[in-house]
Parts: sequence; C-alpha cells; structure tokens
Amino acid sequence: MKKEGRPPALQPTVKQRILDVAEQCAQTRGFSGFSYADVAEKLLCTKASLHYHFPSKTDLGRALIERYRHVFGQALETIDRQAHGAREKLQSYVGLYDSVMRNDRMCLCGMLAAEYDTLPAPMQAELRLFFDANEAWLAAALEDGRRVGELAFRGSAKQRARILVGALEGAMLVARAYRDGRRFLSAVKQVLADLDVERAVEPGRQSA
Amino acid sequence: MKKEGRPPALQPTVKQRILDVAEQCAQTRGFSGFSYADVAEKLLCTKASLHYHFPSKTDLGRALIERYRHVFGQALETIDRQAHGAREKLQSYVGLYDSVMRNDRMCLCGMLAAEYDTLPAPMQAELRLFFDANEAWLAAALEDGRRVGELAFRGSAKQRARILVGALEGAMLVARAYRDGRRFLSAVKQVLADLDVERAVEPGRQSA
DNA sequence: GTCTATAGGTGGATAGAC
DNA sequence: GTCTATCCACCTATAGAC
Repeated sequence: MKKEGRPPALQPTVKQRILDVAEQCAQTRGFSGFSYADVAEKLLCTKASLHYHFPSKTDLGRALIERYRHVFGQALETIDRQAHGAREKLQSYVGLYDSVMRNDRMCLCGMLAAEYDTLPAPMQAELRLFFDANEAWLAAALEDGRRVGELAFRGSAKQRARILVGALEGAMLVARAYRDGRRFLSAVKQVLADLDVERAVEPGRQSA
Repeated sequence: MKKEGRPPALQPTVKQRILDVAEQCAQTRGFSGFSYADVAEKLLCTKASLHYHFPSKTDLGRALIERYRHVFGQALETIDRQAHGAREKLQSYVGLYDSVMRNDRMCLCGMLAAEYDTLPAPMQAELRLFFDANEAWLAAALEDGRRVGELAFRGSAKQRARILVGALEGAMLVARAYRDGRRFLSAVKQVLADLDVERAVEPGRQSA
C-alpha cells in the first residue's frame, strides 16, 4: 500500500506536481508525444531533477496510470455513497468523463489505449486494470438498475458495460477532432437516455 | 483530381507500397510512433528514397488520410449498390471496421484523432473530412431504415450516426488493450441489434 | 534534491554521387 | 529514383558538483 494521496489542505508534493503536469501532457499529446523537457519547462526545473523522482519514463508512466486509476476509483466510491438510484449513478459517471472533456483532455487511459503497442509492458498491464474496474463498476450499477426496474437493456450487464465504456471513450476520441465538448455531451446524454425504461420506440417514429 | 487508384492487375507503384507500409505502422503505432526508418527497413530501401516520394512526414501523413478516406468512400458506395435494406447496410459497414480489427489494427483516423493535438494542420483538416463522410453516410442509412420501418431509434439520424461512429471507434480502442477482436465484435453486434425494431424491452427483464 | 554538463541514440530532412 | 553521407534538433538517461 503506497501512500500517494494528497494530504488535505497541504501543498502538493513535488512528485504530485510532476504527475499533474505529466498527466495533462499525456492526456492531450499522448505518452510518446511529450518529453521530460516539456514537463521541466512547465515546472521551471531541469530534466535531471525529474529523473531523480522518476528515474525512467516507464516509471513515470506507471505512476500516472496508477494514480489515475486510484483517483477514478475513489470517485466511483463517492458516487456509490451519494447517488440515489442507478440512473443518477450513471449520470454522475458520465459527468466524470465530461469534466475531462471540459478541460480539453482525453481520458488518460483511452489515450494510452491508442498507443498500446508502443507502451512498456508495465504500463500495458496497468492499463487493463483501469478498464476492468470501470466495467465492473458499471456492470454492477446496470444490473442494479435493471433489477429494480429503473433501467432496461438487452444482453448481460457486463456486455452493456463494455459497450458503454467504448461509447464514452469513442465519443471523446472523435470529439477531439472537432474541439467540441457539446458534441461529446449530447451524444452521451442520448446513450444514457437509451437505457431508460420509458422508451417504447415505435418503428418509423422519432421520439426524444 | 489526383490519380491514385491502384491499376487493376498491375504491380503496385512505389508510392503505393510506401503508403501500404506507412499505413500499417500508423494504424498500430500511431503517426508519431513510427519513423521513416521503420518504413525503409520493411521496404528494404533507405530513408532518403522515401523522402524523394514524400518530402516531409506531413506530406506522407496527408496522403495516408486522403487515400484511407477515398478507399473507405468507395467501400461505402459498393455497400450502397449491393446491400438490400438498411440493416444489411449497417452490417456491412460494421464489417469494414471488423476487418480492420482482424488485421490487428486500429482505424487510421481513430488513431490519428487521439494524436490530434500533435498533428500538422493539414492532417487535422483531412481527419475531420473522414468523420464527416462517415456520419453523413450512416445518417442517410439510418434515416432510410427508420422510414421504411426496418430500424428504430431515438433522436435524429445524424445524432445516432455520431453515436455509432463513436461507439465503433471506442470499441476498437479499448479492445486493443485486450488484443481481443471478439471483444470488439460482440459489442458492436449488440449495438446493431439495439437498432432493430423487434426490441420491446420490458423493464427488469433480459432479452437477447 | 536540484543543478550543469554530457553521453548515446534516434528523429526528420538535405546534398550530391550514381 | 535510389544511394551514401551528413546535419541538426531532440530524446532518454547518467555523472558529479553543490
């Protein structure tokens, strides 16, 4: 168990500030698209200083995914505690992705998935854990919602969770080329609406 | 109008062979993830020789997207000519993506969308044209299908087309991390099934 | 922990012989 | 059109002073 959580009301540690900058770089330019020099410039320090905290770029990359996964996991726990009902859970979940888009970023792990073939093996393994956790959480929420009659969908909850993760990542991916966060949001809102039970769709007719 | 089509039953030109290799690289490693050296090695020639045909990497990148868009467009025209009905069209459309996955590649333009921020401006513009064409074709097919009562979905055909493109690109993206083409195919099959008219989903129940 | 300096490698790109 | 040779910028990474 590593202590890597940011102490509340304290200055962020050097390691954390490095990760913050590197994360922003990785989410916009990709892992192979940024360098130690980029991070050093933004932090007003030297490349050598960064190597002291993260000896190799693989170390840095692993730490990035690890933290991202951890923070995301905590956000999901918060949703579980605070949201009322499955529909609200899903809305909050989508909100996590939307906040990423609003910062003109791509999901870190979606970005890294594109680069998968060029990633060091330790990062590849970390990456799958993120998607696994996402799908597991989503599947549970979906199953719950269907059980209580709040949601409706075909196929298994697990498969529907995979579709959802893919749809969210893909919507972010394509929206990047248009620099349009609304493009993302309107799409995922519709995807969420598709899961609502009130949706007797008559063939050849259009409904909201 | 550039003549870039491969002459039937003739040897591929040098330019074409370069594009073939570069395309495979870009689809697996990303645009910034491969170099002239990589292509030269596979073609058993030198980097300088490649620069003769494509002076800058931006030129090469532009040509890649242009050709990809053109080939894809021709495939869509073929579908329009041969497919009977909207459902069959969509299946063939998905088949295009699936064949990419089966070659252990990612959609070229999906890959480039991830790298969008680092791409030269000429490539960025080309990229949007691909997604525009995809969405326009899909929207027409969806609208048609709904009009004749073959398909059912909520919202506009244009919005549904965007959701579909995103879902396909995203499913490919995530599936890469698992090196599992079936993961992709089973997901998109379900997405297609969601558009079928025979889908009275009762709340709390599961149907195939 | 951060710095200067540098090694060792690879990137895209060009000149000029053939 | 393809080659050899080379340039220069940038990359990751390390050594050693402070």
